Amino acid sequence: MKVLNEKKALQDFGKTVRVCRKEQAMTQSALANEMDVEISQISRIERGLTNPTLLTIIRLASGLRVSIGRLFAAT
Amino acid sequence: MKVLNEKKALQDFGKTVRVCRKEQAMTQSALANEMDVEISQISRIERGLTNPTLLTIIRLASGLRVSIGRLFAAT
DNA sequence: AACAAAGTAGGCATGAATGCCTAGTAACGC
DNA sequence: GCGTTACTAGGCATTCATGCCTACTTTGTT
Repeated sequence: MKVLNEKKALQDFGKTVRVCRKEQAMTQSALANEMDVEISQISRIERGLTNPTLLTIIRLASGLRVSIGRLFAAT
Repeated sequence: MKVLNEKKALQDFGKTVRVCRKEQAMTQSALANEMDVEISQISRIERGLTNPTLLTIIRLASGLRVSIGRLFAAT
C-alpha cells in the first residue's frame, strides 16, 4: 500500500512524452492528428495537468512510435 | 491516424493483469489493498469493462511487482 | 520590428473512471 | 450437503478526462 506521488508521476510522464515528440520532430498538432485526439489534450498531458487513460496512452505510444514502456522510463 | 480496437485493447490489458496476479498468487482483494484502490475496480479492469487511468496503471504495476511494459506485453 | 507558427489558458458539456454499497454467483474444502 | 472465500453484477454519486471552442502568449524567422 505504498504512497504514490501523483502530481510528480503525471509530470514525469508528460516530460517523457515531450522528449519523445521532440525526438520525432513533431508538433503537438501533428501528434494529435496521428493519435486522433484533441490537440489541447496533448498540451495538458505534456504539462502533467491530466491523468490520461489507457487508451490515450496506447495512442500516444503508437503516435510517437515508441513502446509503452519507453513512456514510463522516468518512473 | 490508425484505428484502435478499443474493446480488445482493454480486454487484452485485463487478461494480462489477471495473469500477473495469478503468478503472484494474489486475490483481487489483496491486490486492491496493495494498490489502495477499490476491489470492484480490479474486477472491472480484469474484465475489460473500464479504461483505467495512468495513475491506476502505475499502481497496478507496483502492486503486481511488474514493469508497466509487462502489462502491455499482449499489445 | 513584424509576422507566422506553436503552444498555453481557460471555460463548458458530456461521458466515463472510481469509490461505495448490496446482492448474487462460482469455486473451493470439509 | 454446508460453509467460506473469491469473484461478479449492478446501481448511484462524485470527480475528472476528453472534445470543442476562443483568446492569449511564446518562439522563431525574416
